[in-house]
Amino acid sequence: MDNFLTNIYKWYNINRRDLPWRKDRDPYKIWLSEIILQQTRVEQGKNYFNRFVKNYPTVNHLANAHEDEVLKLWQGLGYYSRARNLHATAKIIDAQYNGIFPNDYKSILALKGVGPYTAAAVASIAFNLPYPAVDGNIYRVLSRYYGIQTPIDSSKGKKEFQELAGELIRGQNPGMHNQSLMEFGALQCVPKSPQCSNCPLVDSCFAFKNRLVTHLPVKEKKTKQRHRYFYYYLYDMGDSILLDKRLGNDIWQNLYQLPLLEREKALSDSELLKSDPPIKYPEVNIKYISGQKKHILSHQIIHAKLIYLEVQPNFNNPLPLIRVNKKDISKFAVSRLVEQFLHEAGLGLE
DNA sequence: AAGCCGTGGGA
DNA sequence: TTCCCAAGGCT
Repeated sequence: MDNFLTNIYKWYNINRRDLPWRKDRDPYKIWLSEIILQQTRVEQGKNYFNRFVKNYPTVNHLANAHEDEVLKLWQGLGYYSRARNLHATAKIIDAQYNGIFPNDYKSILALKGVGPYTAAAVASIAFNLPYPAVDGNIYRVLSRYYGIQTPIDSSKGKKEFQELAGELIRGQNPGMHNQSLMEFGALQCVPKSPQCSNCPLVDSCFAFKNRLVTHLPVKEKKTKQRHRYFYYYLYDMGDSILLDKRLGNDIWQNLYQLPLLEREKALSDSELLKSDPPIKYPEVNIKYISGQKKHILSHQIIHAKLIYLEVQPNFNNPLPLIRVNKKDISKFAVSRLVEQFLHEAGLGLE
């Protein structure tokens, strides 16, 4: 057997973590964990996984939930399309597969929210099928050990790493193989200041021998961030406030928010007071305007303020806005940004 | 194909 | 503070 894999496997037997999704091989839980862990650190995803399993022990439980409830449970994890696709896929498995998780690669890959990586991970870990899972960890480990400098975010690079990973998994225990490589990348061969001094592969690692560790893997694309200016209006009607569901092709799709005024440029408080609010009320008392809060996403920087308005309680809210009792606010899924504003206003507490 | 989709932690 | 980026997928 290849010396590279021998060492990785040996390392894995000693260093593998005792993670909640490694307690059994239930394909539902393997799939759930893989969706949660997309672009997400294990430490961040753990609690969410445990809460999902507790609330939805089987795919049938998840399928029978309302999307609002699933999004609420997902709140704070980010990339909310994962939650929407997770729920939609649960419904498909429940209805079309009779609640039994599909056990072949092509069917798994066809599920919403499941791409090449996740399909390979589920197929190998849950069903022991020999598909190479190529995630960020494996790009890093392979690029360093074999000295591959093709950008991992290019189509050429993806193909190259996919083929190499396919050769490596041949004849191995698929689930153990994929997990050992990922775990090695996650704990030993980490992105910044990896533990080369006590690495079992240091003698044969191309990057270490050639002082390329900090330069690998190579990425070529840099994401540009655009600035947006959000002005949230808190309409305080005494016992209740107004919420709004975010629809359309934008961030935080299907989450709730306070009625929003968006501008391309920053407004001063005096400009803000002259602007048309999302809803016009006959009598308004401006309690306060918050300071500007900067909310940073991977591709956007949102500059936001909260305008706290006290309005008459006996006033019909214009649809599709919904009037929500203050004690029920925490039942609605909201972005971290809205959650913070609500919190600072003394609302939405559990 | 390239841009979009969140959040939090660490250096 | 600023930057990188983590078990990617969709359009």
